[in-house]
Amino acid sequence: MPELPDVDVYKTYLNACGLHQGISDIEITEPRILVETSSAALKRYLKNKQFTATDRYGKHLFVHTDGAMIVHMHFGMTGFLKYFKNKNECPAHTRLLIRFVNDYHLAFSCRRLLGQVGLASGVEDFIAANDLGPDALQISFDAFKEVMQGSQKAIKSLLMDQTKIAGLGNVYVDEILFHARLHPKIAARRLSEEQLNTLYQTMIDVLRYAIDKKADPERFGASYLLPQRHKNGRCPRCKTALSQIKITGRTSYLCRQCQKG
DNA sequence: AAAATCACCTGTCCGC
DNA sequence: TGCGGACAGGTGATTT
Repeated sequence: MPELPDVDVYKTYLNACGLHQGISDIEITEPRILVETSSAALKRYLKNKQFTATDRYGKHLFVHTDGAMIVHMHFGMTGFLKYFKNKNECPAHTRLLIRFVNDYHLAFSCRRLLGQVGLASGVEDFIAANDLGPDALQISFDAFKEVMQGSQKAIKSLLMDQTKIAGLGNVYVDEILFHARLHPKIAARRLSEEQLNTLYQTMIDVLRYAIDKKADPERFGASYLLPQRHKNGRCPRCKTALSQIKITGRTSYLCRQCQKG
């Protein structure tokens, strides 16, 4: 799940439950999720510290502490956070478990081991080191336009390129292109000024809507594509059976009536 | 320069 | 019913 809206929901969740309380213990059950740190170093650093604030940038979550470093989290395709008291509530595939002084726990669960947790010196440093483009909810129209006009790539591939715009993934790009009525394979550079305007505004509207709905497809209205992302799915607008095509190896859902090439 | 392919992982679902 | 393969809302490296 974890694209920009999902990670934003995790951020709100962590803000509500995990800040300003002492960390008493850290259990790392799967060290393969660690990046730029080790089990021993992460434990040593976090023990007796507190989380103080969070930042989201693209699909990345940064958790500030009352020390010099920040914790970086990336959720891969299956990662999420859960805060709970009793160990029997601990989610499956918990890879890292933080215990607070109030005896509650925060689990980082990630079924496929594609998520990452690490220590970083600062958000800006991390963004630079990983060559992330502007956040999809922060980018200006002018910068967006420049990105789109500077590439021959198919718009879907370009919108998913985290070094150009950070935060969009397979599902939300499909959603955005559906509402903008654009075929995912159109070369980015061929979009008109009007199409760029529509695409930009649609991107922001869809992301905000998704965050408002807690990134939960079951809360999405009937005009959204996401709940139709399955075999037999139909276009919310014209009811045509949705098409599935592969773009950059990812399954893309679109309506061939509404999204013309 | 852009697209395709593979690799990293594991759980689920689909089709013989 | 059972089993193998395809596939899954991500990303990076390598090849075409």
